[in-house]
Amino acid sequence: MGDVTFSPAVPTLTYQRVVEQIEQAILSGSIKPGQHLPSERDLMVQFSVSRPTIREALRVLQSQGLIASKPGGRGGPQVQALSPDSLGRSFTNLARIASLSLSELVQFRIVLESSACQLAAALRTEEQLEKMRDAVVRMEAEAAHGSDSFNRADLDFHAAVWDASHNALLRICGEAVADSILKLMNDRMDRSANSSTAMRESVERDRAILHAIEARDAAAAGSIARNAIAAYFADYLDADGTLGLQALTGGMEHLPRETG
Amino acid sequence: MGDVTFSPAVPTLTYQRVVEQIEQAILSGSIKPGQHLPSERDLMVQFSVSRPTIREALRVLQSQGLIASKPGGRGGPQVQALSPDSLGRSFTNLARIASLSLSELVQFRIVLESSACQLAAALRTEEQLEKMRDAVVRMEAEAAHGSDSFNRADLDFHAAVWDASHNALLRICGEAVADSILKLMNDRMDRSANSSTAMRESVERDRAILHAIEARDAAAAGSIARNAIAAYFADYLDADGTLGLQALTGGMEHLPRETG
DNA sequence: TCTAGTTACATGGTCTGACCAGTTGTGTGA
DNA sequence: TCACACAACTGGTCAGACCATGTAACTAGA
Repeated sequence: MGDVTFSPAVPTLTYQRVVEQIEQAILSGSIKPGQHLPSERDLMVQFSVSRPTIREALRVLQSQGLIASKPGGRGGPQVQALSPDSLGRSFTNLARIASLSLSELVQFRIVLESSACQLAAALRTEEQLEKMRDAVVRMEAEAAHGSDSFNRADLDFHAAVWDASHNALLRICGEAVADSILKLMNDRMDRSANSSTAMRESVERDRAILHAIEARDAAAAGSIARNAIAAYFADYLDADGTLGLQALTGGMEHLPRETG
Repeated sequence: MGDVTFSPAVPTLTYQRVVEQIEQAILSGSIKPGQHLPSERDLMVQFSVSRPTIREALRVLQSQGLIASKPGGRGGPQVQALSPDSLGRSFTNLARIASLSLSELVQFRIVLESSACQLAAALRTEEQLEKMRDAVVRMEAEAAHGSDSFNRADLDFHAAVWDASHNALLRICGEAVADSILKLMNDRMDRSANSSTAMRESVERDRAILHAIEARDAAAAGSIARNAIAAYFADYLDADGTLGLQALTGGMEHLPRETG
């Protein structure tokens, strides 16, 4: 017998073919972010299908974050710039539907964020370092004022660290999972208010990470971030989480070994 | 002035409201995977909207992997069991549209997979260990035969490791990014054939990881996995990738320091 | 009685045509 | 020159219809 294999002859849905063609055009770079696709009425003649079919295809692409539509004169479907939104939604959906434990999410975040700190220690530029310093200073200054501007400074610091890791994927996933954790905690209604002591601890933690990154001490940066997140979310880590935490450390330093 | 704040009165799209309600019902667990939603014609009276609107909403949910529709008598929209497909698609889309370098993907995979090995070393059960042993034995046996069954055994080994890490999110993301890397390599047409030497190296690597996990030596397991992946994809790692690799190691062992 | 074939119905997939509500560009008025 | 109104788009929604398909019930034959 020959080597030919047949692929299943699945009846291919019309709207799906439209999705594939447009997807291909976007992903291959034929149409760049910001550019407009033809209007629905134009697409419907180009594809020789009806408008509902076109619209269903556009909805799919839209839910994947590839395009967005605006009405009006110069409106129409527009290719979107990259946005990690759909990845974030996927994470959150996964977390909820797969009943991922909050512990798993926190553990995952520990892995990502400590890795980012390690990478940042090795790859940071002076400019990125400056941004971190600036953010830490602002955190100290704002700690007395509202939690709003304080949080913004905190986020800026983290953004600078992600930036310095020189790995966009790490950053996107890290932010998505952090977002997901926040959402799930909100669902549980146990939003921890930003007490002034919590703010002080945050500043301390970030400053320690900053110093480690400044000193290019990857091991320390990773370890500090790991322990800081673990401590912050200690209430949400289950037995596997705390146990696994010890495994994730290089194997040496200041790790509370509360699990007997 | 009071503390009241107003949220922007964005015109809320009809189909979006339908999506939200159904999404809520699924994510909250009111409708469990496998159960059927009402038919499109039923939904259209329940929501008091037209059928195209219902269909657009269902398309969105479908593209998120939450539901699937089948025609026929007992067909209709059915809530899907969890599948990491949409996450995988998001990864691949992200990688292509954000022009993530293959280097970043590989680095990300190194982070995830080595962490999984570390966790597995700490949390593995005897049963999971047995699966790994079995997979390694099968890899040795199949190495002479086709690459097909060999690859399957290899995948089984990895699956066992992910399993032993006791973190489903880690597993899902790891597999998604591995998949993404394969797709992108295919795009570049440089699919590396499974030479017999490559197979032997894979067996060696997996056996080394297995032994480390057996010995509950988390540091070694992580380090071996890290270096193995780095070596395998060495051609795809750029300067940042190789440099960052050193930072990711605990800081001690057998790491080729080729970057001056 | 049991099985095989047929029929009927409900389902999703698609199409046609229409109307509404915004946005934008343009032209006309002051 | 500027402000306003109008016309021409856009997407969003609706109504009703037809088709192909898959399930289930029913019926005719064994």
